[in-house]
Amino acid sequence: MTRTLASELPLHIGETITLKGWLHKKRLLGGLNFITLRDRSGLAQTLIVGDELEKLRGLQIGTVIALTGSVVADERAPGGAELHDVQVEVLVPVTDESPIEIDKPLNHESENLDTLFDNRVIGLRNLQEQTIFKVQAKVLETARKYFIENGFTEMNTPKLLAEATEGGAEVFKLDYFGKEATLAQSAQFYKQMMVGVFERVFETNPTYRAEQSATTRHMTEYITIDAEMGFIEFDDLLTFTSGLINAVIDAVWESYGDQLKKWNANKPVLTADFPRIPMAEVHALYAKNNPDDYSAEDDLRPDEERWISDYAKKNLGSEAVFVTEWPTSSMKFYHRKNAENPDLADRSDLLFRGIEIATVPMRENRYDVLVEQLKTIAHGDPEHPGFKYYLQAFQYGLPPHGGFGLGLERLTEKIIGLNNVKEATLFPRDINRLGP
RNA sequence: GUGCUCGUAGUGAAGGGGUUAUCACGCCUCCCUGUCACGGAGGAGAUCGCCGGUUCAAAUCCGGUCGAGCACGCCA
Repeated sequence: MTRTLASELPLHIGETITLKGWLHKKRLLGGLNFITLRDRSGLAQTLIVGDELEKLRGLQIGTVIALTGSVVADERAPGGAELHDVQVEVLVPVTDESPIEIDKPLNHESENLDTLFDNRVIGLRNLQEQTIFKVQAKVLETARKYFIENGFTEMNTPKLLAEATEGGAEVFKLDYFGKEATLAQSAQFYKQMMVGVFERVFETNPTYRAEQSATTRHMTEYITIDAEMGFIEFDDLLTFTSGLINAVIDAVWESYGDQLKKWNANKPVLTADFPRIPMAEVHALYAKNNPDDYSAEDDLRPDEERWISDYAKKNLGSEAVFVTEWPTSSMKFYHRKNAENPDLADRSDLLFRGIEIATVPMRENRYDVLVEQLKTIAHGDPEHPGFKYYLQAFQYGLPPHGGFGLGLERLTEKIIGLNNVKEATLFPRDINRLGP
């Protein structure tokens, strides 16, 4: 007999069908016994009596079963339909007790995340937990659609590199047949090079950072939605990025609005084009309303990021905000200085619900200027193999371009309202965790 | 990396010098025909992270060690 999915029960009233899935919950009332089956579509309630129930004696949650019976409409059943006169077939018996309970809300207190991650494969069988990664998949699906509709080509760039050249973050080093290789800390150089080929490119791949960061927002491996587009200027780039986030949020709430309610997640309030606040103004606003003043710093403090996000939500009607006009003192060699004010770079950070989810800068596309910045800012050698092929793209024609790297897990975390980026990661990697 | 906090049945917690180490969920047995965090009765399950010290006596106090969490630092 062909298989019917749990969610399809109401479509088969009066028919005899077979469900296949996992034993999710037993509720034994004596003469009346409810067995809940879980499959990829959700849960189905079934009524089992007598010898058929005995087949499940001693078997634990997770047992793989096939249940054949007749579908009966009953408004007392979740979803309005349930399976009666059920015959049980045990496909894979499970006798070991589950290390954590999966039919109740899981404990997401920060002290208990370790248990959650150690038992990830079991815990994710909880439907509410699955929502996190259903949402994440929808974010990727929507972003991909948005890119393709806007003329982007999807690409995949290497994560095994000869050596670190970009500077900044610490990189992982590994043995590569006797030579030293590194893991890519970003797709930065490759996506810029590919602007010269496809004009608009994106990828959604892992990136690696060997930083000793023990925070709620850092991991050693994470996914970036990386995009780069040619023939664009700064304002249009920020508008494009605003459109992407809006499209993602709309799609997620359309598909998973009901499930997100169980997480007490509210749909973010966003403007079509996110507000932009210069960094100096962020520092000034923060200093005016808080005891501390960080105006002398060329970056934002985590507390400033939280505060200005809150400010933008209350005063500017948007839970996403761009912080613009970054001082050149902290710029990368491939960033572009502002044409009118050489002390500022054409760069912004996108803050969403208190955290930086993306860096959105323009790149320096003039070959001569780039080579000069490489020498003075990064102290790099243009003839070095790590820069040579990168510079080649500019030498043979690269238009003005800009793009962004957007942290997929951070975005997912803030959509759902989690408190730690690792909760939005299937199998998180940090300075202490390499498994499962 | 620095600082602070925390490690007690499978899970989550209480207990802070002498207890048979407490509770909830889960698990096992029994009762229960509309449960949906079902309900009721009973039961099993813990060398209190590890090593050492203090003490007549340590889960409890002290030192070390390992592990975890948070904040900060670092961070396209």
